Amino acid sequence: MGQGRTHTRRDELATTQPASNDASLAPALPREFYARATLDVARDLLGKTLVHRTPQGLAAGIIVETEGYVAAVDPAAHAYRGLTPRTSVMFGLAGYAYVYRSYGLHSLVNVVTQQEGEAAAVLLRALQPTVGLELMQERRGSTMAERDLCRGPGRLCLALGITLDDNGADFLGPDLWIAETPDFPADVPIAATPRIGITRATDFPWRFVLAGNPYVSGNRVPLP
DNA sequence: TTCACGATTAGCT
DNA sequence: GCTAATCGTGAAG
Repeated sequence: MGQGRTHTRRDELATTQPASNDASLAPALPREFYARATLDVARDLLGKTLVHRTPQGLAAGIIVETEGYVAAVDPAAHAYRGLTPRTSVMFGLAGYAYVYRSYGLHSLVNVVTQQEGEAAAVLLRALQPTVGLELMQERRGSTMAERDLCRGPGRLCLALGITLDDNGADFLGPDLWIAETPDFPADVPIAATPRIGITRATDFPWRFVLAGNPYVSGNRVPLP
């Protein structure tokens, strides 16, 4: 591996510069953005743009729904019972991707937060598609309504082409990153609600949504 | 090695 | 509204 290829200044730039390869897209958020309290990151990610580049092309959308998971105090977090091979990424450096399979079918993507050794992450649950609509339709099926392309954590991964292979990928690029959304209004109201689809710690209001946004999932009826 | 189950979705009733 | 689909993970043996 790595044979026959000379290390160049261009390579250095590729690894040290924020990913911003498209003129229309802002650079990746810095790692410090993620190395903070998980719930702050979960809130602040709303309205940012998630981008994934694959050989098929570029796809992106505005994050409209997130959930926080903090293993130290959160029985619903995968890493609550300690370090395992699966959850090792959650214990690592902030800004990396924790991708896992749910119900044997779906891939779900998280951004690792806080300091190394503190297992915590933010689950990305829904996007408002903005770039690569055709590619998403290709991946999701041409009959899929635009509103449903990324409405749900498994759907979001399908539409953007995020798979288990992306577990451990860096959200600082070059192929996966989160950036500011140009001209995104600063005064959009945010709502906090209980998390969805979990059986423990169901009363933690650690799910955050852009209030009233039609691309938010959460149609599921809360447990009585 | 075996087994129960889940941070879900799609398709049917 | 209800449930089948489907498999990696982790705990138990």
